[in-house]
Amino acid sequence: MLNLLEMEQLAAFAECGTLSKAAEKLNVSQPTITRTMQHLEDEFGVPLFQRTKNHIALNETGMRAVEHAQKILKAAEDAVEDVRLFDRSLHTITVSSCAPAPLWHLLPELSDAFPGMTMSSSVKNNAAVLDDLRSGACLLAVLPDHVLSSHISEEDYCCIPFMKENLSVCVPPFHALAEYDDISFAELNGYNFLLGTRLGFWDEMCREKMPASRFLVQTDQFTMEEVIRESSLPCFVTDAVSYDRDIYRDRIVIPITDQEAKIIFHAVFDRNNKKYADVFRRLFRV
Amino acid sequence: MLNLLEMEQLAAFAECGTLSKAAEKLNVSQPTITRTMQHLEDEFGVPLFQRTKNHIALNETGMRAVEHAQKILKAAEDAVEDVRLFDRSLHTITVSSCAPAPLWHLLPELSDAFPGMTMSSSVKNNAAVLDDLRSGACLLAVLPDHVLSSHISEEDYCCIPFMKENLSVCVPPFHALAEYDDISFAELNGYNFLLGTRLGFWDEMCREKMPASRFLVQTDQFTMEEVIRESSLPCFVTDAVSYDRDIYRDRIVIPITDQEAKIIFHAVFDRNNKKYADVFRRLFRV
DNA sequence: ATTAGTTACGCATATCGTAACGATG
DNA sequence: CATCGTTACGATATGCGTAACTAAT
Repeated sequence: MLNLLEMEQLAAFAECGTLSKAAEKLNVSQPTITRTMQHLEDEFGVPLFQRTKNHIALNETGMRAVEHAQKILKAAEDAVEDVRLFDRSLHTITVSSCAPAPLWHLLPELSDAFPGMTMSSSVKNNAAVLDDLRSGACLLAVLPDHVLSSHISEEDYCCIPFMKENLSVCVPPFHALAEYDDISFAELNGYNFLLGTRLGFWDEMCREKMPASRFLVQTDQFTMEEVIRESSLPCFVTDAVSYDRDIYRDRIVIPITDQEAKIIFHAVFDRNNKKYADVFRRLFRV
Repeated sequence: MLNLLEMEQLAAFAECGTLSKAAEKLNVSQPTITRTMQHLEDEFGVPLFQRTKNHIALNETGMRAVEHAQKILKAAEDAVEDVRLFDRSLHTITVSSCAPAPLWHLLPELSDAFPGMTMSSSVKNNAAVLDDLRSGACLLAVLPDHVLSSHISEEDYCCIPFMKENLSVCVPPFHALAEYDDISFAELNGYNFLLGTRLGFWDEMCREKMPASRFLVQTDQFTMEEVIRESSLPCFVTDAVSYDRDIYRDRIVIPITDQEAKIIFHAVFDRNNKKYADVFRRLFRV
């Protein structure tokens, strides 16, 4: 029977052109390669090389054998890779969320519900979350109400509302906006805002609703908080974070009136997933 | 690195269900299989089995690994098979002919032209010969003139006429047909004939041209000759065999007048075959 | 008591590297 | 004479089978 180590040496020889180079590449002695090539000819039962006294090269048949060797080696590598990933998937709950806040609730609950399993979560925009759900890249998706009806079939997927989040702007008392009791995106459009990163669909929505505004993106949380404290630039908060935190103490929170600022997050998962559908249903108390 | 022998043992275990059965199947001791399964788990780096004290079974990951193992094993087997066939093809001139007679001329000439190579020839009906030519199953095809124009593109294939064969019927002197100087298929239609086997397109043609006739097929050459000698049943001969052979000495040969009985055989081969096209052209003196 | 799987031990063989050799440009 | 491939030889490692052990039915 063929031998993957020998296949590898054959492929290396094809790549390097001489036995010595191949030996060096694979950190074995050169006679080892000689022997392997002889053995391979035995295995295949046909000549694979053109030999002269001090030269050896693949013949036409040999090249054909090399192609097979490469294919088989790749299959073997892929097999290990795939089996490892599969094993990992058996011990991992993957969640793709359109916003960060739902994960703060969800991940601890999932950890309790699936003791011993790894949680793997990511925050993406709605389209990317939908892709993950459809491709199976995530077991559980978190999506806002307004994308469900248009993009998710109730037949295939179970959608359970489990959390609300309402967006507000947050300004210092002396700011021009501070006098509003509530406000709309239309009225906010044109102001510039501080904005965090990894906000999922919020990022996209803000840019759509306030196209005239500029968003001053802060990638570092500490920097963000310092700038909020020390500047009068408006920023966003939601009721998913505590308003009374230190940094917001001196600011005024103004709810946004648009429907799009009042999000109901849904947990979405494959109805037919035998392993998880029931547990998810129980988890969300339905 | 994975090992094909171990893959084979894994596949055998999957098939047999117990280590002992797998060991028996592969003619190795049972501890060998135990060790291999342990080693495989090391290789993959993840658990592949559910073990109790005296039972072992594949887990979900293990089944996945088995699928890969089977795929890889098949690829390895196919590789050897393919490389051997390829090597053989390098040393074999394959000819598919629509009739036996052209081969009598062709094969000796090819043997001379390609010393050291093996000749592999077969006689098939026209459609099968065309298939062989198109699929590359033969390097050289022998086909009658009338199929060329309709089925062969001059752009891709080189067609060279190299031999004629004319069909006659052959009857004893006292037979009803013996008075004809020549004769047509229409006139022959309804008579029953002795017929050999492996006649290529001749067989098909006879049955088409003389649908009312019955053909008494003789698979054995010796039997055929005895029946010709001892019966008055008509049979066929062509000018490619010597009429004056012993068995025909007492019979009368009547040429068939139809155009379809006067065949011009063409050698047909791939114009773009770098290795053989030129030699074939020279061989047929074009 | 039989069947299944794992572990331990010792031997046979396979495999590798070093060294010596032969050929070529 | 430097490079490349092959052959020979000895050390080591690998892999196998036998046998002994444990657990379960």
